[in-house]
Amino acid sequence: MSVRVRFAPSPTGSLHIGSVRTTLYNYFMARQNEGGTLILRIEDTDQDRLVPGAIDSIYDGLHWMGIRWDEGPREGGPFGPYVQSERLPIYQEHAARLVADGAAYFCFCTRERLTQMRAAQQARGEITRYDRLCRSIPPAEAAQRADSEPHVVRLKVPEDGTIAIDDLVYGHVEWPLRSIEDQVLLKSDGFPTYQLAVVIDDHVMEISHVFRGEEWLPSTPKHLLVYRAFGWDVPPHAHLPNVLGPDGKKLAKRHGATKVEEFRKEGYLPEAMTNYLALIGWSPGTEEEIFTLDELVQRWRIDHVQKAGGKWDRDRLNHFNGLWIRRLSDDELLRRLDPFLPSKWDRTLVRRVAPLIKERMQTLAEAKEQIAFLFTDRLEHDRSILVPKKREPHETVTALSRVTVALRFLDPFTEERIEQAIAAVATDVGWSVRDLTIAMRAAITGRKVGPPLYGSIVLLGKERTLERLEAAQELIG
RNA sequence: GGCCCGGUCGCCUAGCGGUCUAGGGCGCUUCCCUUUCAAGGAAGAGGUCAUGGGUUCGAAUCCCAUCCGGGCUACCA
Repeated sequence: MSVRVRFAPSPTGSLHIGSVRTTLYNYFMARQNEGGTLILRIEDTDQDRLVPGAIDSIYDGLHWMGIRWDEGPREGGPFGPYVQSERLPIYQEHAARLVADGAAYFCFCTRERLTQMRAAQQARGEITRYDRLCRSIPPAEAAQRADSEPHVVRLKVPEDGTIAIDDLVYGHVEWPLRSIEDQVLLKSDGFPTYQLAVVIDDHVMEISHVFRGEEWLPSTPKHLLVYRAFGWDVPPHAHLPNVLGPDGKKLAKRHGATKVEEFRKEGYLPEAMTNYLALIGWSPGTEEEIFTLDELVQRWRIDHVQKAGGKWDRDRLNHFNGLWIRRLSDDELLRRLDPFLPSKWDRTLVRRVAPLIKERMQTLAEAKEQIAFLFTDRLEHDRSILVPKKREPHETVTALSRVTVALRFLDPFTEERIEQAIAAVATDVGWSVRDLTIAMRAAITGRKVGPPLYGSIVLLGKERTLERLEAAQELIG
């Protein structure tokens, strides 16, 4: 049997990092198996929580990551439609079949009664769960009332016994049936609940493996019961440990950025996101940890997936991002940098500085301020950094003026010659090269740190370099 | 409260009964390189493997209990 896996987000917001990680694992599974198929299914059965644009966000984010799938709302496929709200008749027919078989029943309890019931149960210190009132209504009577009264369909859960699954990552997990209530399968608005829809869709779409977040493990017995009610085989399940915030709780908005879109805008590379994310909850079992998407497809194995949740670590992400930036070719770096730089900046010049800052960035967004001095005619000097520590203003002016003179008649104006000139001036005025370059950097770039000085001077050009050195002298003096 | 899951350096993790005096990476510290900052190289601090009992010749690895953390407990997904 061929591998068919799916990722099934709810369009309730923009693409979350956690669901990307789940998607990644499904992607690995699909691609590492000959003829494997990856399916996108939109689970929009809760009409109240729909967020416009969410589907676009899913497509944009995943495509940016380099993830492609085979069947989905926009790609089509033999098992469509792939949006649950367009599959209502399928769920309704199946629910009706369960009622006809006596595996499920109509429930007419109002929300008011349900809340009262729960309050009463709570007051008595009991477990809050549906009291199965409507379960005893004779089927014929129930069917008749269903024609005119608002109702839901509930599953008849056996009173006793246990139900279990052998999860691919958590192993054997077992639940007592009395801890499970007669769950709602079909809501009064005719929409299925998640519990009904997943099971039907996974079966009907011939999903071979269910990989989903750990938070679904507790509701797995409910799904198992639905499979059983239909008489269907249960495909292998794997629950994936969650991505956690620093406090150990599921990663959420209050922990900072959680959406793919945000990381993209902050200048993270999809390569880094993929590499880093794949390593939360999985490891190759060796000491390697730098992987491309394709390498991950080759290496990833479900049996190396961790049980415990993993915390999101920005420092580690930054490390991977810097690493992947350094691996970019100069041309590619230029291409990635483009959206982060003002369009009026001369790309030829950008192309020449980019290599100088390649190993000085953890995110693409950091490039701009590091090279901004090259793209302005009027530099804002920071007076406080112009004079190196332990040096006097007057001697700094002297040093800078000597450098100015030395550079003015330098020809050719190359890095090598500049270096020689600076070394000579340093010896001359009795300064270390270090101090001299500190003063020069402040004078020329207006900053304390930046790309290598000599290269920067060449790129800036003799004229602008001299202007800035002179301006700095005036400012100090 | 009930049900379920988890627990190896601050963080991501290796480890599947002996090779563990617990390995790697991030972060941190120090040094080297050096025109700043990085990058790179080297070294180091950091773990009584949550705790307590077993089982075993031998346990981070198996079992039990406890503690702590998390998830679920909706006509949400």
